[in-house]
Amino acid sequence: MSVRTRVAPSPTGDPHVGTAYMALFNYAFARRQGGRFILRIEDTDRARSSAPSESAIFEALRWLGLDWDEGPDVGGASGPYRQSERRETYTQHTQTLLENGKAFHCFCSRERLDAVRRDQQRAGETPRYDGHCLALDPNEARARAAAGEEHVIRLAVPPEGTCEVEDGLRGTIEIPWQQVDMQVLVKADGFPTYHLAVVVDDHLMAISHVLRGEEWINSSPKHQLLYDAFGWDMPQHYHLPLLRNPDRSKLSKRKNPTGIDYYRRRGYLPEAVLNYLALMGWSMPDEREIFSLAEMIENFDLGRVSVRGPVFDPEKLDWLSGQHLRALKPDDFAARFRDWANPDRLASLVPLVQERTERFSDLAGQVDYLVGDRDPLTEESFAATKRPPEECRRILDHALRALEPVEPWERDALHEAVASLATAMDLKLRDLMPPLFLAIAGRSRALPLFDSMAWLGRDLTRDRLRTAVEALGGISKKEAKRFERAWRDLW
RNA sequence: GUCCCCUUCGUCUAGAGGCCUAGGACACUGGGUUUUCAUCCCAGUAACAGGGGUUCGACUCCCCUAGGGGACGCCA
Repeated sequence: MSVRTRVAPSPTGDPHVGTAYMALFNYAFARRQGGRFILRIEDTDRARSSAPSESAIFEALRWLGLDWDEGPDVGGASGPYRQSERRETYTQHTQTLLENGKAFHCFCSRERLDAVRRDQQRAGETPRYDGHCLALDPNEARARAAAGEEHVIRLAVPPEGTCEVEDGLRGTIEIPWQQVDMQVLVKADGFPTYHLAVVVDDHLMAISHVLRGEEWINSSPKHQLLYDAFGWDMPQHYHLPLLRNPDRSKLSKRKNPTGIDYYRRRGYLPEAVLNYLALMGWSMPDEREIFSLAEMIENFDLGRVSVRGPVFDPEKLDWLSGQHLRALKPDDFAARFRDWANPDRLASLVPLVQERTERFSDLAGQVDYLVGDRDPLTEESFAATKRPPEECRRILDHALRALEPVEPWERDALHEAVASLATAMDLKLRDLMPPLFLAIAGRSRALPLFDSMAWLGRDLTRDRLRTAVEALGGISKKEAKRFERAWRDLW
């Protein structure tokens, strides 16, 4: 059987390093085995999926050099590779499940489901569907659904016993069926959920090995149930560890820059990022730590994958980046730098700097904090704002929250978000600005704030605000609670 | 709360019962090379979560405890 692996990101938000991590391992395994690597877009959440996000994923993975053999943009024999274009297929398979009694119609209201969940939680049970609609007569249910009554389709789960799922890294995992929910397979809008789509697609696309995040272990019984219901062999599954924040929680943008683009913009070489990601949970047989993607492929072996959740350590990434950068031939270094500096992106700054310029030599000093890192901050840096550290922390904390939902990430939208924050905090916009200028530019005089934030992008902006908060002493647990409450009281 | 996963230096890891006086890397400290800085080189500090087994012998196998994480959505 030929090896086929896939990475299946959901096009929501900015491309995540976790996606790159999964893609890398799937890619390396497929390449090592002489197999094929497939990119599938899991866009069944129609409210959250977006085309720009999908393009950003293509772009980010291409930048890293993880090219796919089959995918939405390159085609392939098992397409389409966008789940939103495969509804026909899911509908057919859902029919099969309904006919075999492996799935059933459910007409329960969300209110009822909420109530059930609450009761179960109070009783100390695992919240799960109580099987209410399982008792319905299938023909009658089918008629109601056909008549247009709003419904979902759920997976029928054995009432008792234990499910044994195989994990290539951990061996057999036993999970009681009572822990497994009668998962919704088809939503009220007719779109499948992840669980249905992933099984149908992995099978139809002849995926032989699934390397995915550890967060999916508890869903495996559902998937196994579906494979059985269809009479299909299950691909071998390997649950890779989750990347972690320094406090060991799952890597999150609140505590760490998680966007692939963030690392690109900061000037890391893609080969350094891949090298670093490879070190998270995998090691070379000879323990060498600096290597290329080609060298990784040559030596890749699932037996050398470890299962401990690794903490993402920017310092080691920096060191590795330096190693790769310094190993470049001078000509290549120059070429790669030109590539990174990206004249088009720089050109967008011209309108901002031109009117503030008397000599070209002024330029570097104006855009330094945008093109490069801003100067490091200390608590003393904020003395100029004439506001105590706590007040600065609160402003930055609230700015972080206010900026979070801004979409698209553009000057006017950013301005508006901060202006409404000022109003809500009963401050003048100009009173709010000084700490923000310091956080973003590292000094109090700089190019216009919202243009700066727009140019930097979401991740870089968030990171600067966050590191500024740290420079101000950081937010204690107690303070976090206070800010949380203050924030809620604003609106 | 319930279930599942995990547990070697601060961090990433090597270690498949004796090769372990537990190795490497980042970070840190000290020293050297260098007109400065960085690089580079050398040295040092630093770990098998705890308790029971199994065994002639456990970092390695089993059990328990503790700690950490994840899942429990008409999100993926």
